[in-house]
Amino acid sequence: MTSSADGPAQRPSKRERTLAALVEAGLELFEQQGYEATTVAQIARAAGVTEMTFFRYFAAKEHLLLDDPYDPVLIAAIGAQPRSDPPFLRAARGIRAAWRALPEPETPVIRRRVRIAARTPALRGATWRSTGNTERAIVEQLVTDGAEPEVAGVAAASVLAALVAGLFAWAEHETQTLAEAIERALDVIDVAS
Amino acid sequence: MTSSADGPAQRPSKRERTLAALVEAGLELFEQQGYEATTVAQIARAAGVTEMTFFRYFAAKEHLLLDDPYDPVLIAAIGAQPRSDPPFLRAARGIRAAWRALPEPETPVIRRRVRIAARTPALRGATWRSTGNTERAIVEQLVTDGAEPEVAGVAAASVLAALVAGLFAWAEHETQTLAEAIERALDVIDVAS
DNA sequence: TCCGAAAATGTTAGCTACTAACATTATGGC
DNA sequence: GCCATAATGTTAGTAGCTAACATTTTCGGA
Repeated sequence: MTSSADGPAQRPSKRERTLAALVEAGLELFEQQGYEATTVAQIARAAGVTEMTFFRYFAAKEHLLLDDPYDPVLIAAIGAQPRSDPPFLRAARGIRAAWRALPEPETPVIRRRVRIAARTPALRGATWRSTGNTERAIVEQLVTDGAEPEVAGVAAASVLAALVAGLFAWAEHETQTLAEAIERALDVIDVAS
Repeated sequence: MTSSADGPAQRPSKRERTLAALVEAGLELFEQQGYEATTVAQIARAAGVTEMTFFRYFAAKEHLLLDDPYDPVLIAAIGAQPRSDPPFLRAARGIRAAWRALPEPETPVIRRRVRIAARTPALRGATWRSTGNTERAIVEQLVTDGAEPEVAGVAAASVLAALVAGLFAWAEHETQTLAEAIERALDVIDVAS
């Protein structure tokens, strides 16, 4: 019965199905009752699975909302900025350039996630912490290009904070595209343009 | 025996003594074994008190390290900036002005706390979240002065991130004063000076 | 000096996030 | 259909944190 002409694409594996079920159940419940009021056990049950399984897919409750696959593109773009600019401007303009070159992602799910994060105080902090890898990568790139470590640290933290703030603002404005929101956020801090 | 000429200053109340014991025990243990490896029960026991009592003094474990009494001075200084400048510069320069006017605080304890926070990944996020009140206040001030809310949000987040990054850098450099570190951090982002 | 209200602390019990060790079931290639 | 292995379940436990109630300590006034 698993003949070749059955379906066009491969049926998703069990792992993929469970993952999708957990994400969907989590977003639903977070939106309905709020992040803190929602229990991992509830999410698991709604996805037809046990609490233990949830933690096999996400190391922590908040990980259901946070992941960012953009790091490599960002740091490449920052490295491409002219070294005559100060580190802060290189970081800001590198991120801007990277985002211009990216296609608009499937925003609906992303917007749901960012909106929940933006509205949950505990998660705003978690969001910033989750940018830790990106921050380290940016610092490394800036230092490689000759910046002092402390200066690079300040520049990276500051630019990333602006980016996150722009994301939060975008999540609440249905009319804006992600690219527009990022541009606006970077305009705010890139005052010497 | 409780005659008036006993001691020069009032003996600290029991509440003050317990608080001091908890803070000292917490810093000691965090420095020795790290933040995550230290248990609230351990801190309480070292301070001669119960776990429950700890939570009567601090709403959460991380609160032993985080508190910032500087908000009012900051927002007043931001409000005093010329409105002809864009919001981002008003925020950055307001903070700079405020810090110039402040006396150097008793740095030893502060430095210990910041250093622990800077070295514990989980606490870097918590530090940023703990700036939430300050951020709201700055946004409010900027909006009052005519900035759009989204612009104000980006400016506040970005400037505060720079400030925190400067604090973290300062905690690791014994030779620097707090004021110098703040100045340096703000120099990084205030590129149009 | 004694006393009583209020502050400070203790006790117990419980919830939720998260981890570890081990047992069980389902999947999918051969 | 068989079997290695992936996926999931079970059980038990730790740590942060909360709530309800009991007990002790402090401290100002009669």
